[in-house]
Amino acid sequence: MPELPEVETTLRGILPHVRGHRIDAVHVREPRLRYPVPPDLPSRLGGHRVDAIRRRGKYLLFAIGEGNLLIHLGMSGSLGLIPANRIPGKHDHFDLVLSSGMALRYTDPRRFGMALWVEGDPLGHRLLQHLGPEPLGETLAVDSLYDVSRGRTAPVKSFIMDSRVVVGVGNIYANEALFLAGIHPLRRAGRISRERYRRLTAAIREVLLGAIEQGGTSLRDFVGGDGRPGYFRQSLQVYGRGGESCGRCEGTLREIRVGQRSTVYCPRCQR
DNA sequence: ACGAAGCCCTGCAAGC
DNA sequence: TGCTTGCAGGGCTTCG
Repeated sequence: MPELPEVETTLRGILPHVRGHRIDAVHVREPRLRYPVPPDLPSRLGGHRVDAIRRRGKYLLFAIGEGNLLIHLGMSGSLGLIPANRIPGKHDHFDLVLSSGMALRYTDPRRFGMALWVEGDPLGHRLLQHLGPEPLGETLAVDSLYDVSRGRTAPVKSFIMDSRVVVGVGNIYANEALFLAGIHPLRRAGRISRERYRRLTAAIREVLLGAIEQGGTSLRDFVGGDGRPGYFRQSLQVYGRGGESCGRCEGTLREIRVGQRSTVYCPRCQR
């Protein structure tokens, strides 16, 4: 389940091997992703150079000629750099064959991901134009979450997972950030103080940055490997640990469903 | 405008 | 052992 740290790690891993390289061919073996891979993708990309790659939320934006290739990894997608002649597996849905002899290979068993071609400004695309601020860097203002949350009755966990509020906070890190900030996942978003939101904002940054740092240690996996960084379970405080003891108090972690998502928290530490 | 539910898909675990 | 069933999950989409 790629969350923002995995997407960022993917970006950093592939960047030096893809940016500036020419795409010699595009092989699409399975176009049935979340949206169909455009049939004309090979002709659009072939012969062009990848000028830049950046990230917006969990989308990767490949600037190529007059447009952008938009890739989202969904929940089981990954990108790997492999020798271009490697035999594709069952879930290896498309390759960008580079002039270097390597290929950028997209793998996605559940096919929840997507690869789209967007002419012109990609940030204006329907899927990107309503995205909220990035949680890292300066674009998430200190009081942004507090300001936007006023009047909201949804659980705070659902609130911070809403990509219009802030991008890149998936289920795992929503759980972790709420634990770190000591906030109960079911608390109504509009009933949390400014001070506690500042703490939550810092917690979101902390868990995401920490995961990105750990991801950096597995960058070697991107070249010739399967391109999948680990999930760092050992560093997770609550996610996947329902029934285990809290690492901070004598309590037991509880698992519930919030907005159809598995949610783990400490009833004693989180209020 | 907001909140909740539905849907896409397949690997995996659990149950028989 | 092999089959069936249920679940997980990002996030767009639809419904209320």
